[in-house]
Amino acid sequence: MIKGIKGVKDLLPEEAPRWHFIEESARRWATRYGFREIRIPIFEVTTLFARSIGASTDIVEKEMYTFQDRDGTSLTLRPEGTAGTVRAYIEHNRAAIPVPQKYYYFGPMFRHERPQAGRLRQFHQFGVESLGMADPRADVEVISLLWRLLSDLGLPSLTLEINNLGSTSDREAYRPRLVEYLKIQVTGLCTNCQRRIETNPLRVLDCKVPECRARTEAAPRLGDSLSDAARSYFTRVLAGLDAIKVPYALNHRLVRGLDYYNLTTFEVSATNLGAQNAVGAGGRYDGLVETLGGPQTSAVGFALGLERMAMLLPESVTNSVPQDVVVYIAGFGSQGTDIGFKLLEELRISQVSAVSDFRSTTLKAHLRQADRLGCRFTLILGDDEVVKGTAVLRDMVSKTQYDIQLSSFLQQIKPFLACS
RNA sequence: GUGGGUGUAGCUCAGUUGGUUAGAGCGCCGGAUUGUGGAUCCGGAGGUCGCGGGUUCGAAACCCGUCAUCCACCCCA
Repeated sequence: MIKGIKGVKDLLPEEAPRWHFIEESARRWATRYGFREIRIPIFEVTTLFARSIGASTDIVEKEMYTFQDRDGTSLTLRPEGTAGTVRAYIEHNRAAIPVPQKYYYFGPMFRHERPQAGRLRQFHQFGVESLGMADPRADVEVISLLWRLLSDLGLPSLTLEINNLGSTSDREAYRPRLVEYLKIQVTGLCTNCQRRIETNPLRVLDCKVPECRARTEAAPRLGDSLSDAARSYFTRVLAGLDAIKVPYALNHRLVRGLDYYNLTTFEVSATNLGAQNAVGAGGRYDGLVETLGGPQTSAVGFALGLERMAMLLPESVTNSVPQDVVVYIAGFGSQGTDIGFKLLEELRISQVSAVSDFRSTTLKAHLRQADRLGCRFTLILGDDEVVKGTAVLRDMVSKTQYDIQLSSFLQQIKPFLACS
């Protein structure tokens, strides 16, 4: 048996309503905030991701699905959505458009990681990118959209954490101070963190090992190394969140894994989601457009993990989905079978959802299938009825049956369907 | 890439210190009802015990390997 690829899941019809519910909410909220959908390719040239995400990040170093095109060009299945969106923004000269460019997208992302709870090799994100506004209100607007969407879905026990990463130069000034401190504490840190001191010292602050957390409690803080500009910008973001009553918690340890973030960074996490508890995250990325060859452009955005949202979504949401097929055609016998098949088509053309199981040859079998499919009505049509020029419409709930004249089939059946 | 758990019927799982024909519940099919679904009763079908070796008179069980899957590390949505 040929099986699906490790870490790549099928979404079966039973689960589709949950996803529709999430996607419709996301669309509705994004539209309310003035974001418009953008659809970008699932693969791009490899250098786009290497340059934007950062050459030394885990994503680029070991998690990308990269392959050669026929002419030798290196292509990569997108591991995230921001890079492609920014590429499209530059390529289509969207900076020349006088209104802010605010986009949202849905789609699969690909990272070659070991699968676990809430982590897949092909997973799906909903993301937004707000391009062109260097104003704290743009950050607030994006965070607010994120929070309102998640609240609207009724996802339980979420917390929004926020931090100020400052500018690139702020971090460059801070880094040696942190490294100096960590080297003194080195023996008390876990082996991972000992390695991180060289590779990614900011990550040590985000380590989950209690010993490491204790050792870094007294470490110099990035917040103390920030420029006045970065500091005041962040203050205004927080004031904006306060003004519109979006609840947040400051977390000076919060670090993002992608290189392009600066200033505002944030993450929404959930309890009861396993070890991978981040539902959505994002931040400001003012330098990225320029890095990729576009004009200097301020930008802020976030991405949400749809699988993780689906895991958190209460069961009740799926149960409230209305039945979508209403009529079952039970045509049997030599003539009933043929006429039933024609009536099936007639109903569909006149906008009625109708089904039949062509394997069933007896009335009993037909009714059983009608029941399983949850159809409200069954149209019974055997040779006896054909001879009389009628059919029997059975209400599956009340069990009452009505004779329908085949000569005016649609006119007679419509009133029953309307009041169901 | 590293570690741990789990692989037995369509699904969820039993299976005694290794013992002869591998079970249950649910589901499925049929009958009771020659043209009336769900409920009930009766009957039936369905299994390379993940795969490959090994130990043994005998392996679903023990050993080795391998694959799949889940969880965790790492990292992230």
